[in-house]
Amino acid sequence: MHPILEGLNEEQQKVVLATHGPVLVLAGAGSGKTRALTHRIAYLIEQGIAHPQQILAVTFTNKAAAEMRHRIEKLLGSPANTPRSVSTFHAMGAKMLREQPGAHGRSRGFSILDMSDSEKLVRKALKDNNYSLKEWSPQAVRGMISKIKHDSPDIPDFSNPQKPSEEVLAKILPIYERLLSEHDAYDFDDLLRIPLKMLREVPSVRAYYQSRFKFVSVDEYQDTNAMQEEIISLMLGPEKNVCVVGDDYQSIYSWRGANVDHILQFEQRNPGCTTIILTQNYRSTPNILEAANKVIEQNIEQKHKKLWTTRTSTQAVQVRTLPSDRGEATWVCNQIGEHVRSGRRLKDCAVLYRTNAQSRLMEEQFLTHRIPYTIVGGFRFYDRKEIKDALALLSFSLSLSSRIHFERIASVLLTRVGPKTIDKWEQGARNSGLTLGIYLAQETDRSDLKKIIAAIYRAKQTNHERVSDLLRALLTDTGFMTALAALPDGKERIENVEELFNVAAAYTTTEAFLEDTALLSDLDRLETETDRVTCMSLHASKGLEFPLIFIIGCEEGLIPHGNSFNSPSSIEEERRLLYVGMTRAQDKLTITTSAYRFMGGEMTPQAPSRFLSDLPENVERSQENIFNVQQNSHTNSPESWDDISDFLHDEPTLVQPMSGSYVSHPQFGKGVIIGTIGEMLTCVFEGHGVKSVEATSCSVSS
DNA sequence: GACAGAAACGTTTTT
DNA sequence: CGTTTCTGTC
Ligand SMILES: Nc1ncnc2c1ncn2[C@@H]1O[C@H](COP(=O)(O)OP(=O)(O)OP(=O)(O)O)[C@@H](O)[C@H]1O
Repeated sequence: MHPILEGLNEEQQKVVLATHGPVLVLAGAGSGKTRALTHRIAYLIEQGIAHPQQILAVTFTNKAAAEMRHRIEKLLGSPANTPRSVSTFHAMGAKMLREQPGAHGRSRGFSILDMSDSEKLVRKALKDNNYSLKEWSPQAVRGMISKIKHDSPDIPDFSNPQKPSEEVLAKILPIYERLLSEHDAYDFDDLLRIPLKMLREVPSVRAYYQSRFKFVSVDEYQDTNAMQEEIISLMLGPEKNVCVVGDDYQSIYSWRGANVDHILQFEQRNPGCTTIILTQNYRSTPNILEAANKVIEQNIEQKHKKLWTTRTSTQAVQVRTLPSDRGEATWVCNQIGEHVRSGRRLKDCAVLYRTNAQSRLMEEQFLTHRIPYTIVGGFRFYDRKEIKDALALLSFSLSLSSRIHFERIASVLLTRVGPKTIDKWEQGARNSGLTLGIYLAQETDRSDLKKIIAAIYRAKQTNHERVSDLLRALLTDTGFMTALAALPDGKERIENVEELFNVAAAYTTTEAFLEDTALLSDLDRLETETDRVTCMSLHASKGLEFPLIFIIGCEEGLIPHGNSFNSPSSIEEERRLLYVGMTRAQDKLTITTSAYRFMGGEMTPQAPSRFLSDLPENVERSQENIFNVQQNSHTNSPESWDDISDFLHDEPTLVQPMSGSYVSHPQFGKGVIIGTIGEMLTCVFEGHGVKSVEATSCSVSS
């Protein structure tokens, strides 16, 4: 047998060997879809069927992309033959836009605005047009704009508004787009929208990508939206070598425009399609599989698939009802303590929840129980104020014109300068036909501003080998570091900026560095090597696996979420969400509900989730002093808790690979760790960008 | 324009 | 209840 086919079952081997034409892999959770796809790509290259440059592979997260690239490299044993184009749709879009300047309305060095930056532009557009920010919250309007922009590549003009909201959009949307253009920037949605427009409207661009990518694959295809589907179809040449992989049970992003029909109708839309169904689950115990299946089988609009396993563990799925939300968090801590005492590691445990707000109580209890933990999601490292300010300075040094970046700089480094003053300067710049930076360099007589501009010019003229050198020079010379140090929590902020230097050390171009800081999510920085409990939303858990899973807050109103009550299809999506969470568990699944939950200022009685009544008979149900609600205040010393620190595996004395550490790799040279998975490190290497490498293959220093 | 103290407000999910 | 946004003063 071919070595790449080893470790695959018969059906998975079919996925690998069906090299040409459209291929659909539809299969339930943990059936080895991603593994089959990875081996398929390695096989195509190893057999010489495809050149590495002809491979395009799209994944759902940057982390999944890095992991897939690493696995392919390991299978091939050759970094040189590892395909470069393994990325998310958004990262791919950004790359296309940089490759095709001139085919769209921005420069090669355009910047990417994250949600909070684009919300700032919306706020400005609303304010300048005298809309009440109370009535039209920038956040909500940004949401509406985003919805419109991921619906279609062409923005409707709302010339005939039907609703008040459309009236606002008719006014605001063109202004928002103009502001984006003035900033030489794209928002997240544009990273899909503009590449699609190019593929649709510019024949030479379409021809280029069609001849370049001869073998295309997409993981998690059930969560693609209409634009993503069209981008893929326009990239395919007449031979249509495309492999899509997914599970309609796990379609959980319809609120973001994803449409499960793309996978369900793939067969009809692609005549001659080879369809492969994987049915063996390699992840979970029979009890977990049965429970998950009982939950999902209640959905009407699914293509039902049953999974089987050869695992024999009889460990029961547990459902526990607790008196209060805080009691729930405490109980989970105690359970984790039990597991650790019986030999499990903290990193084997994950706590999943429907809303990020639920992480707060877990965090509080982990702290009082002295259990190391990490919370994934919500706030990104790159969203911290000091980091955004530092990046704004770097970004402005490139463009010398971007107003939102200048505003940030001004708020940190200049006193008595707010929107009014900047308006004035911007107007002055416009009148003299100069960019803001050049205008200020010539006109200002403020010494603080002169100092900043001079520092920027000096930094630009010096030849910095690494982005970190440039960034450090900028932040030091402008007085940014001094200003940070003067803040009450200055020490911590300086530490964060130091970590930013570490990451920047791996880049040689500022544009590439800024692009990654915009595109990398919190999840992409997840470390699974340090011994900590991981907490995240059910959405964020898609594609991951842990031996021990706790799903907390399984109550009506949370899952299914209150906002989904009025729509049967939303309820079905909530059910799929629970299915996704349950199927992350390898060995033991524990579900908790709380009888009372602190909401809106008072303890509110909660009903258990309707989904729990579909669980099979063999789940272990228990509850504990449900009426013992009064004890819901926070204390710093948990009662009857034996500290587990003796059981925690202290990390070895040699340097522990962790985020921010420097690595040195035989192939890629010097780099910095941004995350770890098992024995693998996700690193950024000088001149090579984000890569996954084995911890044993490189040396680590702090 | 900056800051501190007061009021409102709130609970989806994220590339 | 805890966090974010607003308001009034300097
Ligand atoms: N043929 C196989 N033999 C042994 N283990 C396998 C096999 N195929 C996959 N696995 C293991 O099963 C687990 C799930 O695989 P994978 O992540 O590829 O599944 P998936 O179908 O993509 O899952 P999900 O849809 O839940 O994300 C992994 O731990 C993987 O290593």
